[in-house]
Amino acid sequence: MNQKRSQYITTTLPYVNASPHMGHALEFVQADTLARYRRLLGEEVFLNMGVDEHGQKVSKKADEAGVDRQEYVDKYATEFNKLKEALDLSYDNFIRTSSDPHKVAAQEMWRRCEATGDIYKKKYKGLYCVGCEAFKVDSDLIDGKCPDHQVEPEEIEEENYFFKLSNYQDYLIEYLSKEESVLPDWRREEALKFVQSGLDDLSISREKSRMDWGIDVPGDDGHVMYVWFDALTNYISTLGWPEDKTGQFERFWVKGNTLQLAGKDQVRFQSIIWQAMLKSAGIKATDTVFYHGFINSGGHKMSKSLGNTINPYDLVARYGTDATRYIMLRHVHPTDDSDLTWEKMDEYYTANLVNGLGNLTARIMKMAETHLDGPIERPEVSGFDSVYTDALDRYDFQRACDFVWEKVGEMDEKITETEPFKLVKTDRESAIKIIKGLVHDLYIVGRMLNPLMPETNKIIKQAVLDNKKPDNLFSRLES
RNA sequence: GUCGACGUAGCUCAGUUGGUUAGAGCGUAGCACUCAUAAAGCUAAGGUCGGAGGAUCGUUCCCUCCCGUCGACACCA
Repeated sequence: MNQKRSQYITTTLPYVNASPHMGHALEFVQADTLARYRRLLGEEVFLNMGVDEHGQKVSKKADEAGVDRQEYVDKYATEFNKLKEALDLSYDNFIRTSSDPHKVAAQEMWRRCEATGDIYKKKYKGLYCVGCEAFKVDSDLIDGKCPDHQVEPEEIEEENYFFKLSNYQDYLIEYLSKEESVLPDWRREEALKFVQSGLDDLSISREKSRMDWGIDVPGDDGHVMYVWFDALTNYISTLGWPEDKTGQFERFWVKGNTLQLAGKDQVRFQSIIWQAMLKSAGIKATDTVFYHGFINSGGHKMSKSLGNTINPYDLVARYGTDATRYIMLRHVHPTDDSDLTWEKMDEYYTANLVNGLGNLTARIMKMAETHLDGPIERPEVSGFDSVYTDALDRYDFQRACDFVWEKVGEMDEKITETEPFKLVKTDRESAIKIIKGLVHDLYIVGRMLNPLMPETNKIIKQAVLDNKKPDNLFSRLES
């Protein structure tokens, strides 16, 4: 029996205390592209996205706004879910940490680690800022004061549960020594160095008297889980773990290849804490965590005070869904920080999409519609150029796009060189042959766009099959 | 502070296991064409490869120092 390879892909759950930003959009588009690519290769794929909804910041904001916490997170979940349409995301499940099945899973995760002997209770002394209603660490403070409230936090003591992260130093060194465990490689080396320098145990609960918007600690209704057990467990709860009625956990997590995408600030959480939790619970480690960079604008971090924020919905409104995906994939570095401004994005859009791909499609299909008797035979193609697949296998979205646009350039050159629109008047047969070749090549280009720009992929392939020039793929920007 | 990475055309970047004229895309200028979304094609201008020293027959690519930018150094989702 020929078993299909199973590929699990997940993004990191955004915390719902703010609207979706470019970093989320980048991660979602990367994940979706990889999922579509794997499906295209005939693999069975599960793509997970969702939202992290518990914790201090959310409960505080909801309380301040005077709304019910669940209502508050419902609103944000809806907003994040809207990205599905805006960015044409093909996820298989949208997991919410406030959902009942997820809560059950988080509690089971806790019980498993407890059974292993990795969870214990200990008095925790911490600096507590009353204004923030939160514990602070030294690095949060400026001159010993809370920067937000200008007061010195008081030292208070509460009992917390702890996770024996320190038990997993050797294991994590072994895990992080595997080449594919963390990408890019230099982040893996940083993580390795960090683990080698020693690990402290981790506070994993909060007393309900201070914070109760979370999942109950099993067997102790005085505490809720802190973010680790709550949020990280989503990666498997989304697959139906622990009951696994559908067998998806077994198929995708246990037997499949697992890939997580995350921002560069997530290394400690995804590649260290989460991996130790999995080990403690007796569950397979994540095969690969891929970390992307951040997007800046005009040389600065995006911030409201600088007025340089760009949000994903604005991009979609100006350029459309596929063009937004294109910008994310080709003009944002897969792993390093990148800089985007409206000026640059307008340039990318006009040069490569309007004048490039869009115009090429128009000129070829116009000739085909005018001069061919009917559609060309559906191209018999199997497989992809290795430059393209190698690039996507390496998560090098830029290189994959470069390859497609090299083809676009070659076709434009070929039209100028062979002039089929002129040749058709003197040597119709040769001209038709050239046009058919161009239409065929256009189909190949369209096919490669499948994971990158799914809608454009469909339009181009359909135009070829109908032998009909489609409406302009990308409309010119009003200037 | 410690450790690490990076600094190449106006912009974004690629590259060289050291060897005659350093590459791409975009942008700019000129030429020319008309199938196409006043698009595409051709040509050109533009770089002391961050700075200074060193090793070498010779380096943008090796070594040292300096300047600049960035990242890691745990409870930031």
